[in-house]
Amino acid sequence: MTIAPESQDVEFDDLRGAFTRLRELGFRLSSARRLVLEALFATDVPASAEELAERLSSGGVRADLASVYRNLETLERAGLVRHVHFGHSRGLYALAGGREREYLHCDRCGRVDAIEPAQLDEIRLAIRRRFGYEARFTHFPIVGLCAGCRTTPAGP
Amino acid sequence: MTIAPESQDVEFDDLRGAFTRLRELGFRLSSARRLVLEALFATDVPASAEELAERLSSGGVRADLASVYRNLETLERAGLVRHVHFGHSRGLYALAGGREREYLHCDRCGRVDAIEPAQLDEIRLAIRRRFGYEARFTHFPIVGLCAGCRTTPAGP
DNA sequence: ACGCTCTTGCGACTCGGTCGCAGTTGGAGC
DNA sequence: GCTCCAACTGCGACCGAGTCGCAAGAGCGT
Repeated sequence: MTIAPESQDVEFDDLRGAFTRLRELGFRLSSARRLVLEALFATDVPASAEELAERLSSGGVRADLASVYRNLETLERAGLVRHVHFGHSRGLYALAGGREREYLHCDRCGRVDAIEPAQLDEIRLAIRRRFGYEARFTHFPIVGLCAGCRTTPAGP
Repeated sequence: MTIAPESQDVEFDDLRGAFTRLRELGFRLSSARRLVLEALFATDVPASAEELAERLSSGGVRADLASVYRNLETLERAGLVRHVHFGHSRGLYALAGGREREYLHCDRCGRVDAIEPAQLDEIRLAIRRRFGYEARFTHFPIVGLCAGCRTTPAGP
């Protein structure tokens, strides 16, 4: 439940914002909720619900997986969190808002590249012009072969 | 087990090819396997394993879901079948080879557009040039808002 | 400090898909 | 066309990810 001192200021600010947002929508900032948010602030890498639950309970807090899922859903509805799917694996959760990223995923080696949405604007525009779709790769990434795998003989 | 007479010639030809392919890889053309293939030849719309199993058993054949899955996996390994994921829903299976399509999926209204791979070549090239990835949207589609949903007030 | 109501923990459940195993069957070899 | 064995099937148990119902607990407005 203790917050890493060196990042406390930043976290506090962000949590204040999160708190406000939640309250506006009639949600409460329960301690479990706060801890999930803190765990997400602490990393750039999207994490599974289970990893988050473990992170909480290794911090000495009871963390029920069902509650973590419910909280992630609530936070997602509040626009504070979003989740991504890489291939067939379970959903991975990350902070939304400001830090939003789109993803490229190599389905041979598993590599993931997180990119700034702006870098995809040209491609997004081409897709919109040709097919009418406004594409977003935040929730389901662009899937294919990364540069390394493209030029490699074809593994198992 | 009876094949619709009007399509018998076509199916027969295709199944012969499938048979050959399977035998080359040391697989057998069991009757369940043949029936799964026939069910897939009979439609253009990707179908779930469960739908395929129902289609078989409504044709009077015992069709175990586990076996259908195993057969789909085998046929996929033989390059005769592939599967697609639209959003969070279960996998949908279709014939591969020759008929390959890539997909656009609207995650608001659920709309799916199947397109010829060639139509995406320009976009694929742009992605490769910028990010090094050779993108494929056969297994995981391009996700976003279709033209209709883009210009609509934002539903529930 | 109270009390309304949101939230939690727990266990049971669902859904899509897989596995182990004993029994069946395709098809190569004779 | 019979034999035989690996490939295949049906069945039921199982798995992982996620959801639900309910009784107990905890925010937070007053």
